[in-house]
Amino acid sequence: MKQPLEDLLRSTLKNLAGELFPATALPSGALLERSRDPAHGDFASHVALTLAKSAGKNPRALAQTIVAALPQSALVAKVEIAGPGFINFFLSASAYHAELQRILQSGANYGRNHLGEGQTVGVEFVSANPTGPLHVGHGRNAAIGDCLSRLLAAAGWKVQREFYYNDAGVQINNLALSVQARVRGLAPGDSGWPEDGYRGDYILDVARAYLAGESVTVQGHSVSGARNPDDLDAIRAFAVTYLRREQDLDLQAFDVHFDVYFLESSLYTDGKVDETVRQLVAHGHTYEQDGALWLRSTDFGDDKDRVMRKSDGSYTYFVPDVAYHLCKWQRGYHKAITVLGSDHHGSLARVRAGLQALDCGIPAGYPDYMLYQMVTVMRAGTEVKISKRAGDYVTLRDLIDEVGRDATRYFLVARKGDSQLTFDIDLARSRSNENPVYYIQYAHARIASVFRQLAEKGLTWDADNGQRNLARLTESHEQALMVNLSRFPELVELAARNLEPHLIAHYLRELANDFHTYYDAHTFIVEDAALRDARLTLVGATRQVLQNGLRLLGVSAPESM
RNA sequence: GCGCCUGUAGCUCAGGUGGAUAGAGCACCGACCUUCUAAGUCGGCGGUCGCAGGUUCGACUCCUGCCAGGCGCGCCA
Repeated sequence: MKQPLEDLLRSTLKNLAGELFPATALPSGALLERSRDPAHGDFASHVALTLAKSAGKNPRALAQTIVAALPQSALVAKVEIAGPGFINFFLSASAYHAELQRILQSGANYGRNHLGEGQTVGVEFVSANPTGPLHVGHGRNAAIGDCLSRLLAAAGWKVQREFYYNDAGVQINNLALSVQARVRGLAPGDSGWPEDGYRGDYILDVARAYLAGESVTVQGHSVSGARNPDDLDAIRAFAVTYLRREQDLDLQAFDVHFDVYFLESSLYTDGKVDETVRQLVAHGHTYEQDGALWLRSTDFGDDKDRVMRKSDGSYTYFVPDVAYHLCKWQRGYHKAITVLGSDHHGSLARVRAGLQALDCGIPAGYPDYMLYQMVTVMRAGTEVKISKRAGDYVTLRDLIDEVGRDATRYFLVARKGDSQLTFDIDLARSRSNENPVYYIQYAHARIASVFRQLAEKGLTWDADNGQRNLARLTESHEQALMVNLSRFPELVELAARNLEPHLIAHYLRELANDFHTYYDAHTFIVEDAALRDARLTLVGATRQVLQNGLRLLGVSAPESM
């Protein structure tokens, strides 16, 4: 709804450019914004204020000229100039009626756009080390990554969800030693227990399964416990597979699924790490010092040079990271997004620097990152500590079991990534009006109930009749609802463009509020068939948008509660 | 010390790339179920947008400097 109006205004301004103001002064960004105050119409433009100086006219006079040049449009009922030079657009009732029709005709597709133009974007998220169950922080990552993927898909991208397993590093060795210690009957604190070993009880579970010769399968890959306490390689392979399966089950419970599982170890076996190092050396961006090989990453915006190959001959972690991102690029992900906890913020610059140093045409900002801050968990007013090695922490599975998948997803995605998140278990559990998830779902359930009541009364909704009688929707509640429904596509676009899934969560809260207000103020199933069908058309459109929005969050839209 | 992020109502948070009188929810006070689910609605209370400067027609938004908190600054990942 906004776009056609924006186009109208822009083309008008282009016609005026050159005479009134230099064409270069025309802002490339948005010309319109939603008015806050209904008295200011539906959309407002401050373009006259922006252009006043370069036009050498006062803003109100400039606004006059612009308004006079605007062509007639069925969308617009009235245009006013207000305040210092705002141009306020009042949309026609028929514009909103057409939008309701669009919602019902588009159905699940309403709100989609073509920003991505069908190009591929790789969204990497979770990427937890297979060294233990997923905790709440991974949950935030999973909720953001999945919601982002849904948003980008809605914005016309071809999305590949990808999980990167760090299955080749020091932590994995630590895991293997911890399991081996448990296999030998040691407990944390005993002499012989590995330093910095993983202390959680789940390590004992892995050890027992290994000794019992259990067979575990994940993503088509099977390993059986070899029972031999001395075979560290066998223990490592078993432990990794076992814990990958555990994580996989957690993610399934969260309704998060991936298209690609990428193993760090494959970068070594396929020679991609060596190849990456060769290229970096060949392009002259490396040097040897103190027995180590360094990348001159300061040439590419990093704040210090980084060791690539340690003096013991092994690579530092960021080398496979660079190889991995090169691989993403080569696989055709010309846009890539990594969802990452901001505690890893420091690694961005060196990965990007490494990619630039390859001189292979990867653009400077590659890849994009969506960073999020830490999660703390509160229960009964006190903080629950999250420490994997101490073994005392809230797993994602615990949360899902305790508060439900819908509430968990909503709470983890409803906050801006920039700010720290406190997950209040008691609030998320509560089935009360404090809980926004239920508030939104309740709106949907109420609508479903309305249509059930309709059937029970032996009536049906004549959508065509409703469409013909939308002029009957004159109540302020109906106006407000129509306005907010029409905002949905703008929100999807904005959230996808800025990688801000929380906008959808907040929008749905507002939309649900508009509906509940309307529901309490007016009866939908009335005698007058024309009015009844018109109201049901509005309510049906609301149901559709609630469904579409909840789907973007991966939260269910129940028929009854 | 340096880098990134945060600071908005008592609490939890929004605030579409500088716009008109700063918004929700919870909490608190007071109303509303013979009516499509009260998991709801309506009203009231509540603010020097961390502080101080600057940029301009105009700043919660941009710049600088402080204050407070979080994260990061390894030949760890």
